[in-house]
Amino acid sequence: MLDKRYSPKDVEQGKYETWKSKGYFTAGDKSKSPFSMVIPPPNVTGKLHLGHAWNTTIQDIIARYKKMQGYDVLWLPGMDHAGIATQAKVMAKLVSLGIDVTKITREEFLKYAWEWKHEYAENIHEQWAKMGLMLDYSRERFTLDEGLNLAVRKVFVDLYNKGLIYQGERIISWDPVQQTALSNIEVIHQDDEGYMYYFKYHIENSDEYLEVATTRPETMFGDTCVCVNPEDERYKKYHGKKVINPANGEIIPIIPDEYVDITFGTGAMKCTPAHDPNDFNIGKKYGLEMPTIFNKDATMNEKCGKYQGLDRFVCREKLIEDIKSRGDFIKQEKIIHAVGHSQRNNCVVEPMLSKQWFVKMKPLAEESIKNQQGKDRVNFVPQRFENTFLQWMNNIEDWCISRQLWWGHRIPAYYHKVTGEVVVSENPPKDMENYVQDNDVLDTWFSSGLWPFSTMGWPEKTDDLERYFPTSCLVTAYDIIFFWVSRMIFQSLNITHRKPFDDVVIHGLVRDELGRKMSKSLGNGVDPIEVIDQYGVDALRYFLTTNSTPGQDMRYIEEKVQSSANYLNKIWNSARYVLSSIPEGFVEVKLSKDNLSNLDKWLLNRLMITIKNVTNNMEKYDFNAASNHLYNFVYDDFCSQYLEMSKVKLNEEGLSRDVTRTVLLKTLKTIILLIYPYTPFIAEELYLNLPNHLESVMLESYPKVEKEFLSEDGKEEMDLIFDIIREVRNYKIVNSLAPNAKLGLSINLKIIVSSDFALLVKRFTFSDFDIVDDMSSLKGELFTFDYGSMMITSGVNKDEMKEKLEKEIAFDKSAIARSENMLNNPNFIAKAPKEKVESEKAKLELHLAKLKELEEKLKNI
RNA sequence: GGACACUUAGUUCAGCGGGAGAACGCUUCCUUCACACGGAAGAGGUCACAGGUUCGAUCCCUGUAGUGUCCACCA
Repeated sequence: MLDKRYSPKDVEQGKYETWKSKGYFTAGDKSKSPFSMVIPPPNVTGKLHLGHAWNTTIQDIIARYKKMQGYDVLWLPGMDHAGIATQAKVMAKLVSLGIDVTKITREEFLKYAWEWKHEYAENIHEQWAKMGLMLDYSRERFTLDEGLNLAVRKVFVDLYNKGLIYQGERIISWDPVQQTALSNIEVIHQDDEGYMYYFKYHIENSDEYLEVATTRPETMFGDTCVCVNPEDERYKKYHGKKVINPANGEIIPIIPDEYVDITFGTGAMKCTPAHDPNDFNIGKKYGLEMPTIFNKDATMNEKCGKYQGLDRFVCREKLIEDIKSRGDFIKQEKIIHAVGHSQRNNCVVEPMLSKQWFVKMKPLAEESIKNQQGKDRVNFVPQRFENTFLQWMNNIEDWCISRQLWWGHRIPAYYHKVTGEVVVSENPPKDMENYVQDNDVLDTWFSSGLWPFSTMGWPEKTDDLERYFPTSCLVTAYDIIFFWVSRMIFQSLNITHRKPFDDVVIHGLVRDELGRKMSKSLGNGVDPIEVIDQYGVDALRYFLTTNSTPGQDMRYIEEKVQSSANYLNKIWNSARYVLSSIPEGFVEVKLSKDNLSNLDKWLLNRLMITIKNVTNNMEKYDFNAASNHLYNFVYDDFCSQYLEMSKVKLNEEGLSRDVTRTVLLKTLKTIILLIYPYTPFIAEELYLNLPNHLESVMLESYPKVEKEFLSEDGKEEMDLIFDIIREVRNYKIVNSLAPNAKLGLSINLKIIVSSDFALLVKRFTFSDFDIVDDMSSLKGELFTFDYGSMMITSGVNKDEMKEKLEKEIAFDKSAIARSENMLNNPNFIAKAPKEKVESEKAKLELHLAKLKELEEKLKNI
């Protein structure tokens, strides 16, 4: 027997281990059609947060739902080595342990990093288990494991040979804290307060000067010219002349170039080819020198004279002071401008000329864009995110993939010690003693981009690859579309010539109650484990997947988790009621039109409609809408109506009682199966308490609409009964009568009712009643319904009655006016659909008849 | 500077070309034998604003305002 109260802790106890050990999570049943997903691999840097909980619960719902539908479901787990993030954390840990990280070797560091990985992988496994995820651990992968490394090498060499990977000197974003290059999207532009400084660049051999503005005076040491627009009348006279760089006294040319915007600033622009992408282009165009002026940690280098060794921002201040003292400083203005920060550590990123490896993106992007126009396109859910993807693809720049780190896939390029010749190859050259391997590793996203097929064993032609790739579906948040989704798409198309997944389901971000992003600095993060401890994992899962529409953000609101737990308790108790009403050894009745009461038919019809609505929305990945249909059915149709009324039927002897019991069981089981993908633990617990259950709810099939029960038979009678009960209850409240007060009732029927009619009306109105053909001679309060009318003949309060009648008359009149307006509009008659016109006419008739009736009654009070 | 989203009940959010919905909160009543983590009843909304399309707009279109997010090298 179930406890009176649903206790998540007891319910969750041991179930996950059982499912896992029974092999329910393991894919491979070849008698079924495959359905596959790969998990977005979490970073091995820390605990999972609510965003992960949301993301994985969505996938788990899909996996469990598809499994119930009879698919061979593979949900492949794994983790990401997360190069920069992990290396930074491991380094920080080593520093805190007192280890001198400047002396550490690559091999030593990697040893520590792997230890770190194993430790954090354990945490992640525990959290996955707590969340109840149906992951096939037999296929778990890590982005840095042996097989994936092989895939990465192969892809690198392949792209290199196709000319899609090249090494080049370009301006990249440099993270001076991590001392590595970054790709464009790893740089966050934020509006910072800064200054625009104006300096005098004196014309050589002249008293005149150009006024030049900059936000980064320290880069003046790298200036190789000053540019003006060739059409700028102010400066035409200076074409061909030279200026003196006020930072270092160097003489540099004035170059006219149309890149310069006449209207912006002073119209004279200093040009620093090694530290600005636009300046770099100009430098290339005119064959200028491109001196780099920073060290790797963004201190000033030997080109900066006495400023050498200073931090870039300290140098900035000192230099300004010095220029001021020479009289070449004009002014400074406070401005807000976009400054690039490292996504990982928020330091100010420095654009720097550097030799790096790049992926040539244009051809890959074109391939992806073209694919979206064909039949084999990736289906974005919701669709608008396809625009986000395409827009990025259309404006893409080459991807800098080398990172000056240790933790990652080392670039398979080898340099000849003498000749410097570059060999790019999956394996080291035979005479490796003459070569050194490139020190850099690849951007983490390079390996994650291969995830959907590298995890399946590619480049080997494995059974899994054959069977489960392309995957069916990928679930991720919108903030990761550029980083990951797009890269999987172009890598997959280029390498396997197939899309990586059929559907990509995009969800939003979890925010706090005030709508702010959860972050460490705000301290507003919520630990999913704490929520689980308090409310249970099922409540958390239900909350996460039913409180937002696809693609929208969600706020974490604790009361809503509570409310989810209440719902589960409601289901729990309805199950308790049903099970307690079933005697030991009960044999279910075969349900048919002949033995079902109108009440049963009504309920089963509602149940079938619910199955249909839930399934339709599950198919659209709209778990919020799906759950709402079930929720309303559980509360309104099942608990409030059927379950209460079943109490009357259960008191009867014989077939009717067993039919009721059977309907109760059938409905309960369906509810359990429909809620199961959302809340597997409570579903399993309740399921195992059902008579004639299988070994686990995980072996059940998803409920299907049974057409024989999809029928409106009996609906009219039930509607009438519900109307009567509602009005009687209402009447008692309005008149301050006890809920069980006995009233005198007369009822006029427009339909033929069953024997249950009297039973149910009596039980829920606590009153006897007469069936009458004509109520015109009676005195009392009249209620008109679709399928009959009712008069309360005793306990009548005339004032209340009058007020109520007047209210109803007013409502009716407005309804009539509305209908007449529409029907008197010739355009409506001519242009609206026929059914619409007909139904409007019918409505008008109905309201007119009712109005007449009501006015009659009002006179008679 | 572009792009996308959002603006609906006190709050958080659904929804929709033909009389506005849920949850939570609030008010009144009820410890009746599944559940007080409950039940019954109820109050509460010019659906941001202005135009347009339409027989009819909260819904579609355009614009405006506000909010948020993403993208973008203007010195």
